[in-house]
Amino acid sequence: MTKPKLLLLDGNSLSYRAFFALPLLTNSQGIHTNAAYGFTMMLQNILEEHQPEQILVAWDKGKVTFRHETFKEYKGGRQKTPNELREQFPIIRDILTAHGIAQYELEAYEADDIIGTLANRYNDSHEVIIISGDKDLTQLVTDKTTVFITRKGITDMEKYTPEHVMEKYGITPPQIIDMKGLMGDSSDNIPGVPGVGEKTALKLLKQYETVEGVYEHLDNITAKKLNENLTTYRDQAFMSKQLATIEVNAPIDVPADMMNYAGPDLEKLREQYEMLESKRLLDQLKGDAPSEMQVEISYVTFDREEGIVWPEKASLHIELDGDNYLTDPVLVMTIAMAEKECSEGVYTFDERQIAEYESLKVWLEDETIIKYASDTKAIQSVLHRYGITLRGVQYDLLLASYIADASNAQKEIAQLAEDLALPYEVRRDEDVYGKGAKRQVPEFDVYTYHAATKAKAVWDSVPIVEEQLKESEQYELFHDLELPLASILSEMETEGIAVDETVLQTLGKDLSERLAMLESDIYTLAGETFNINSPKQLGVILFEKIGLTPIKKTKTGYSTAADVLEKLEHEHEIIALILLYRQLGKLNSTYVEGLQKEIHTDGKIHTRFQQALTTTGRLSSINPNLQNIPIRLEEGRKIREAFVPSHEGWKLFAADYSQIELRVLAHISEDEKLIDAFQRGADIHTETAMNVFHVSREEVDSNMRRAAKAVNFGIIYGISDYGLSQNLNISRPEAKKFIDTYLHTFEGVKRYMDKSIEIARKRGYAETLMNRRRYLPDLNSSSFNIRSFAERTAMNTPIQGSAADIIKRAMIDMNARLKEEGLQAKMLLQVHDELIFEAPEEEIAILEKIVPEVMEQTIQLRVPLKVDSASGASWYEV
DNA sequence: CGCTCACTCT
DNA sequence: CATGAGAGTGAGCGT
Repeated sequence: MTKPKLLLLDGNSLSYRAFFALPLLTNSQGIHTNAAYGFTMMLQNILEEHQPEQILVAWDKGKVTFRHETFKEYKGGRQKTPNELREQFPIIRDILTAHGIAQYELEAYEADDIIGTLANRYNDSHEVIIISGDKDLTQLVTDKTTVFITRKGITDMEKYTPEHVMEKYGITPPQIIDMKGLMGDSSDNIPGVPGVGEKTALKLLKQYETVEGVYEHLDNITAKKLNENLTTYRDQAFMSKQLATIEVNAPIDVPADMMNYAGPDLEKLREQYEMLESKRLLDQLKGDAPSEMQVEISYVTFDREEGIVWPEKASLHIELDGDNYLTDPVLVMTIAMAEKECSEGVYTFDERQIAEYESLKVWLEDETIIKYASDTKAIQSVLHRYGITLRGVQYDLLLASYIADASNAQKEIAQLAEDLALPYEVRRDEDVYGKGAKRQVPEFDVYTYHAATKAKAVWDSVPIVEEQLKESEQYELFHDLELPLASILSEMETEGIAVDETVLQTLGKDLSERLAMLESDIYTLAGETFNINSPKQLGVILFEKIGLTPIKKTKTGYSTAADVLEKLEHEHEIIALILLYRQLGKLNSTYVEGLQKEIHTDGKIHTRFQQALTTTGRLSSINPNLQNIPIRLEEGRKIREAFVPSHEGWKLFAADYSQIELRVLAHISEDEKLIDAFQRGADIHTETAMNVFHVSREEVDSNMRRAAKAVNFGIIYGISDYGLSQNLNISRPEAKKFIDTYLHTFEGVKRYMDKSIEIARKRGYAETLMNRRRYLPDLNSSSFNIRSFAERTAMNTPIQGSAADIIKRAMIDMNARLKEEGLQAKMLLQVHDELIFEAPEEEIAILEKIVPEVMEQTIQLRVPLKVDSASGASWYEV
């Protein structure tokens, strides 16, 4: 006759596993439910699999246990149980009760001891099965007692029999205690013997069997340091062994029949499941099929490099503690691959392993190994820190999604995975880490699982997204433009640009003095002190106290925007001072002070280019933004003196496209007059002035040229007569006349305006020269404002976006050319129509030739592209 | 902490 | 009817 089965569960440990295996779910009352839900799922699996006659769940009781008498630091330094978990313990207990499952706890004992004692007591009469998340329990394994330890997630468990323990560690289950005695256990704060890890402990135990045996043969241990440590920490070793020993004779009063598994009370269970608001559990209760497939991702960690089988194709992800990949620390790297390469699907490597595993470096640097990732620029930059050059990248989820639809800008993998309907959840970073002040890194298993799901999602997305891009004829844009550009941008960001901090400090001193003087002058004129930087307070002073005419309102009060104040300049002398104060204040706070904060220890500023953000395909620059360094006004332009070459004898070199957007407009509109003007090499603003004002070249004065320039810009952006009138400070009919005359003269442009809107409405998107798309559903909006905005976008996006395409291609060509020519010159920055380099002085002459050549020849339009260049000792001079 | 406003650039 | 495309940062302020 077979013996009855007794199941012993470690309540605390399994609750922990459930809690950390699942995202932090809450029900509609705001009560956290993830641990309760996960525990329930575990329980169902366990009951299903083992069909026990008897079952008991043991709980820890009391912060202080009998072990603390031996060692008062036992379990010291442990993180407090999170409140989100603590509040779920009563729920879990109620669910167990509803299941008809016995529970037991005993003052000053841990769940381990209860389990150990009962296992010991019923070892002969029952088939004992222990389930926990704590490997310590494996010491209880016998021929008749089997221990299951959770591995990953909530269903995957490792079965420990005496054979398995021997196979895995080469020792018997009771020797697990001796192993702990020697190596200690950091999670329980058991010290062990310093310098002895798992390997040494196992070696010693295979030879001398027990801790006692080791010390009896201390003289035979020749390794000097090891012998020394064993001798010094003899007492600590024996104490550690004692601490690690599970009590198997605890004073436990559990009658055998109390543990009989009676089966659940369905009504009570339903109440509990309703509280959890789990449709899946409720459906199950009704006997229905589960409502949704849920897949757990599993992963493998390694404790040594030898024997790792490296896949031929894989996706990779690096999880960081923070959002700046140039500076923030690495948490873990995950690599997902085909199931035929590894049944678990995902490898994980911690920071040390990335730095040390030579085979990993070789694999990452092997161009023939195909890699997929999301935000490869970030990954390449991070790996660069470890001296690793990432090669073989063929896919980037972030970039691909952005190309497919620019409204996917900077989306997290979590969101992209959801959009692609992948059959498992990728959590949002905010849910894993919290945000703002509450942000904190969870435990290893949590972020590693999180990172594993990301790598898996990238892997699973490849066929779907690649197909999508090919379908929309954007694969080339993605694979041949954006992907190689990502790598170049990574190099530029990593290189950084050198900054002379003393220039900024001098400017700062000067600005502070001028600001102080302006401040007191403004207070004198206002007759009181107030915060000039507060638009609200300033509004009161200008429009109520002084009584100036409010021209424009914002939703919060009077507008004090510069264009408003400029119109009031003649009304009061305070206006000019305020405008200057705000300009200089901006220089000081954002540029002088802000930039100094961004200087790294290498004396350089390392901006990051956002490649998957703008709706038109332009890049943007953050931390800091180096695409808006002042130039228009002399005071601000001086900031550029701080940007210098990084080596003695080097210079900065800058090359910018002249009128690239108007040239693109000429190309796509096929306007004859515009094309002709560019082909003749004419000054386009003067040319426009001649046409709009009906005058000869000689008659165009600076005012006319300025107006024509504003019209040209307005045309690109889809300006209205009102807008132009505001801009040029002229009457609305005058502005209207300018625009009408312009469109009459450049009739191809007029045709383009109409056609671009029509085509975009028909297709649903506007498109650039290199097939970049911007979807414009608002073209059909019934709101005039929203529709008008979309119409201007339909006109502007092909212009701005094509210009962005062109300079991106030029960057790729330029990078290749620098390599070909074997130059030391480095590309450092891109500012929309401009590229900034640094180079040894002797290379400047070469750059003057090849940079304009490459930029001009990167694409053939109906008009020539023109590039101007300059070099100098600072950015100010170029 | 998030929004608004102001300033900076192409 | 409201009124020029695309961006980022910092100060003030209300919650």
